[in-house]
Amino acid sequence: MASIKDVAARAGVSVATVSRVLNSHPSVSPEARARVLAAVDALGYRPNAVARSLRTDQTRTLGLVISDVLNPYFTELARSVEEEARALGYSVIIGNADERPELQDHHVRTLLDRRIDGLLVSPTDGGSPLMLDAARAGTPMVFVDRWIPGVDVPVVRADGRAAIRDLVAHLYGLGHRRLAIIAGPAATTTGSERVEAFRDALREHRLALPEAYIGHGDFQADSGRRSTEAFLALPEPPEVVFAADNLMALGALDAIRAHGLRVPHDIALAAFDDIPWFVHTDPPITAIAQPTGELGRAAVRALVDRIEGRPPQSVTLPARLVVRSSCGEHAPTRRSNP
Amino acid sequence: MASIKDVAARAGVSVATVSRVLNSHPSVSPEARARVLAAVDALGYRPNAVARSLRTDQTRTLGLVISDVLNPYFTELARSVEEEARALGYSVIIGNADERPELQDHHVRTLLDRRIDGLLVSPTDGGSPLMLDAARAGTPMVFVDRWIPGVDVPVVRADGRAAIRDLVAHLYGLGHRRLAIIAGPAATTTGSERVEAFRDALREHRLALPEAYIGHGDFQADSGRRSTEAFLALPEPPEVVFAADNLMALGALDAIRAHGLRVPHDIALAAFDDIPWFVHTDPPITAIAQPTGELGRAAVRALVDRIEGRPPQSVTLPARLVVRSSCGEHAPTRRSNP
DNA sequence: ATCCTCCGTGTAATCGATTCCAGGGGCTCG
DNA sequence: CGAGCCCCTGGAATCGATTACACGGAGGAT
Repeated sequence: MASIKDVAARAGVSVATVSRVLNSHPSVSPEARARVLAAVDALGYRPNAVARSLRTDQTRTLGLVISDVLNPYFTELARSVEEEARALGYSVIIGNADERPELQDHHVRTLLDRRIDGLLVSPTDGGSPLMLDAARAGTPMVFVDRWIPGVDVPVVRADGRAAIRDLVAHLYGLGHRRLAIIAGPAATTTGSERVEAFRDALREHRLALPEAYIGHGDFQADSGRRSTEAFLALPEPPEVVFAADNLMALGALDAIRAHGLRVPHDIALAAFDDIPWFVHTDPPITAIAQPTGELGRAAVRALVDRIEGRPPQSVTLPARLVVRSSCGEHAPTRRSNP
Repeated sequence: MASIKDVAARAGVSVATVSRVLNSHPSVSPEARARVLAAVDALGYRPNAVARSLRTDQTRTLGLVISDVLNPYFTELARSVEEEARALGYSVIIGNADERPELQDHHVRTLLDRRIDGLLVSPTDGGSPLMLDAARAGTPMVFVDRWIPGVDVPVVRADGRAAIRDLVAHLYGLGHRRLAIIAGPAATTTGSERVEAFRDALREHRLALPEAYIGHGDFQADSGRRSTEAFLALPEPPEVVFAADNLMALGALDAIRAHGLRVPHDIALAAFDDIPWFVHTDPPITAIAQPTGELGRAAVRALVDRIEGRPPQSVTLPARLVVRSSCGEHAPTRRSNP
């Protein structure tokens, strides 16, 4: 592959001049510029990003460590992140943690080794030493969706409290009284927060959230299945299952179906995170939708601000309830979209 | 961030020795090794992958350019690719083309600029000059899922012909005679191939595939919607719609629903590419499943073989029909899985 | 005419690693 | 006792860029 030296030789100039042309430095004569450009063209020369990064100490690359690529929510997040980053002149390297802290660390480590300019993380756990060290060492970093408390890192996320209150009100209005939740890992903010919000909302209706009605999931389909089975085995099973993410809702649906029960006739189901398929499941699933694309874009903007020396800002956007039919039909406060 | 020089200084050795320790070169005294390791530890030193790559001319990184991250099929592919690559000591950088050739080129270009060791591509089109040049220039490359004819690049893919024949037989057995297909872009192999296989299978039953029954989609949900609307507007609409990928099936479902029709009562639906959600749609969708994980792994193995100087092999794995209820009930040849 | 300025250019240092080569020192063997 | 070898080590070149610095020449000001 042709290097800058080859271009210089062919154009009859020094490598410095070639570099100047490539970086559109002003003091280059038009003739030299033309000759360099011609040589670049003739050789099909492309600057070596590796060498450039070594010299300039910047890679114009962002790392994105997401909790699970198979989750459509994160996939959509990744897409909007890449889009915004590209618009700002950055590339994105995605690391998939599969909800496993050690895999998350693996990706953070290799991303750091590659000297990415900044890191976007949706932490799978309460924060490994590695990640904490990186944050303290001054690696530009922004948390998306989930975050780690007590670390001085901007957070871009959706606030689901209001939507969860709306959901509980909706369920209450439908006559449901025994509401269960399949939570995410307590180590994640979204795991604990959604339970808290749910509990608080129940309290407003003078409803309790017994321990048996809290499923301890891990944001994966299988845990949704297991939790739901545990609920169904209870002497008094819940009337509603609220899954804290879409994959666990899928698992719950599997389990309900395996028991020969029907939604919402026998048991109601709702989920956090809305995805296109929820419109077409049997029945369409009532869900809480996050402004995913906007979150991704805001996260990138915050990170790039931080990288380029501007003060980054935390952002919290509201989530909203999308009512469908998985919790019962009469649907008085219909805010759904098609 | 600490560099190899800092480590050398602290350990009281030269950078050469540090490098030797790091690369477990045999000729280093135990004492020197211990001192270096201690210094590495004390400084939290991590080798700069950028510098290393510049020197060794290898990045131990694979590029993966997929057609669409929002498509669960590709997301699963990406996951298995990353997994296998990690097992072999490589990282993966994913580029999402969003089914847009110019975006695909953008990613191929930046990946090449970063001097990735090899490229895994699922081409969005018939092959841009850039990609063709890269292949000719000897960039290690492997096509996954889709490929470009006439280029000497190994292909790892699923063969859907047999499964499509099974599907058509299934449909025919159910009494359907007017079968339509929503195809992908003709420029993609999977786009044209699936239509061909479908047409051939129809012929075996002495059925024709009129032009009006071929929807020209682009593998995105919206095109599935539009094609289906066109079908429904026909004086004699088809009895079955077969979508060449899962996103277009989703769009078809939207359109059918918008017309107030029901599947499979009013019109049957089947799709290429099976995804977990198809079990839970209303009704569960009959689909052709690819061995996605195996494809991803095989593709990585082929690429790494190529990179490391072993002869790479093309791989073709069979897809299989998964019968559910979206084409009608009586289901005689039930091969479904739960 | 002389001096200063500015423009265009090239030389060379530099980024952080890897690796070739040479050399010092200890050991074996004749 | 000396030659030769191996082991360990450090010096220095190198990868492909960017960029500080120096320098020559042209043009303007006095």
